[in-house]
Amino acid sequence: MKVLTIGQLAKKAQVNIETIRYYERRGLIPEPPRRDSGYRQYSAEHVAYIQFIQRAKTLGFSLKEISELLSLRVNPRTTCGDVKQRAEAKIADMEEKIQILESFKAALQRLVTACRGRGPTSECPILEAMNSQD
Amino acid sequence: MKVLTIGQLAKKAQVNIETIRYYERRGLIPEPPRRDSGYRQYSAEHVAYIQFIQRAKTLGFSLKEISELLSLRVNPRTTCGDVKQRAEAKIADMEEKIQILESFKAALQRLVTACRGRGPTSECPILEAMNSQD
DNA sequence: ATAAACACTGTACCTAAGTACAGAGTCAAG
DNA sequence: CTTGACTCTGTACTTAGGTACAGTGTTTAT
Repeated sequence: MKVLTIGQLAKKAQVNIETIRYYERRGLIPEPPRRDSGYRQYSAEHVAYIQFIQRAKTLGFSLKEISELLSLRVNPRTTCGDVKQRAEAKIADMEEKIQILESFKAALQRLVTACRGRGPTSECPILEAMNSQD
Repeated sequence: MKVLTIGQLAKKAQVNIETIRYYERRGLIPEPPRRDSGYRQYSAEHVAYIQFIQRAKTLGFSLKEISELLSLRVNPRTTCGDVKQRAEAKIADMEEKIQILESFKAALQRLVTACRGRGPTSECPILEAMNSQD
């Protein structure tokens, strides 16, 4: 398995080198092994970590929440029931976000449709479209 | 239509008073009328604005993006085609977010299912679950 | 075997999005 | 008609999430 320097990882995952070291400090990604010189040695797994973090960020999760997501696992220190409960809470969070996104999307679609219409639309069609739904 | 003071609006929309003034300064919400004393007079519409902003924030939209969403409308200054194009771009954004959320959710669901399993799960089941999908 | 390109640590700086006063004026309940 | 709770503006502070050096050591391509 090929190893990557921090610079190569940064390029692959499209982030700043400093961001990687920052995530490491925050405990978001596992500390990679080092060579004798102290240089970090990353693997493909780390690319996946960084990409996961970036995606989760675009969805509005904070680094703290992302860290919780990443640490969800069944191991000798956590009971299965506990993990299950936390995971289900996260699933519920995500479902709520999906719901809101769907309603925003529907509002925008109504706006696009209304576009074929004549004159100017109201003060704030998005808000109006939102209200006409929930 | 009942008017609200800034304090009442803050309570209804569950935000800090300063946040409301901040949004006004940023041009995210329309400037409300004032009484002679200078006190702001809000209406129900403003509650909707604030709530929209809060929801959009939880979905990872920046205030700049939210401002773009709020200003999407057909009026004498914008051509219909322009609005349509911008709205469709936003719809695509939202669809992408929904996709990612669905994949995260599926990963968590696989974790919950695996929970009925025996021993400890792997280093990072979420990542693994993500990879086993895309 | 040496220069250019990297990496290391530590500390300082930056941006977005608030949040908190200070000092002064306003409202409303008793 | 006053007093406690609000509100106003303006400016300063805070927190999260990076980003940028400075000074020093390491690789690697020639």
